[in-house]
Amino acid sequence: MTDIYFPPRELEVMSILWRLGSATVAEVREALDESLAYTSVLSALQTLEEKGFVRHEPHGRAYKYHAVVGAERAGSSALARIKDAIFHGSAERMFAQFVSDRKLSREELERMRGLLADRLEEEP
Amino acid sequence: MTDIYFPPRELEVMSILWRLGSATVAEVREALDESLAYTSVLSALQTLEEKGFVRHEPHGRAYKYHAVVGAERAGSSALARIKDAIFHGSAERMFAQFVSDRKLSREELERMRGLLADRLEEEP
DNA sequence: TATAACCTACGGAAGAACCCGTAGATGGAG
DNA sequence: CTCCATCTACGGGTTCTTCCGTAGGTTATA
Repeated sequence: MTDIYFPPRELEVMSILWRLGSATVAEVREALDESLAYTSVLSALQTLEEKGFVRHEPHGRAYKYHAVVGAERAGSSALARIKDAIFHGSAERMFAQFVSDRKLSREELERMRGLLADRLEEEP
Repeated sequence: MTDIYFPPRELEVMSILWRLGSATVAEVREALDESLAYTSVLSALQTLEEKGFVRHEPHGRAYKYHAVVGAERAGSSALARIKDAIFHGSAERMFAQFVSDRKLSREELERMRGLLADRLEEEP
């Protein structure tokens, strides 16, 4: 329910943690697009931990960090924010923009159709 | 193409401009959730203008501000960022999260199905 | 004309975000 | 044991974001 929001760099770090499951500072640093100083990555992880989005436990000699907030929750929060702010609160409008993406393949579109059909089944 | 990004407050202001088409400082201020000082709203608009997202022209005694970047472009940029960072680049995964929203009505879902069908027609 | 109401420009304070260097601890190689 | 590599803690500098007060101009009104 609570609104989650990640500034650009922190989002990138969270993204890596979600993808890898857990990672050391060095691993996050490795996975980063731009090359940052080791301590910069450490700082990012520490502020994320301070905010309660990340935790760590010892792993060998180093710490292993992992997200404690799920990607799903962050995702639905972000989608809701975009829907409200950019698409006037209209899920339809947002969806229209979404499917207008030319890079979507026929296969993806068909699988999305399947998901939508399933979802409609559940709806009373 | 270029990546657009709005920090929270600026996004809220952009949202108002997109919704109203154009607005004076006073009107933006009025439309804001929290009540800010007049000059705070002015500042936000000025930095947005500095970044090139907004322009103004005289309107009566005051300035009228309007967005020069479309909501669609901001939307697709935001959706792309979320897709990459949170859903591992998977449009499908993002879509699944999107339609899992319990607040979607049957009508909305059906219209989305229609949009998707249209989109599939275009696809070769 | 004087006054009040409104507007913008400007500057700056305070906090958040971002980045990194140094210090100090620890483990492994020689 | 000594040296080097690796890791964290800490602190600080820089920029961005957010917020607002003051100054000064213009318009309506008494």
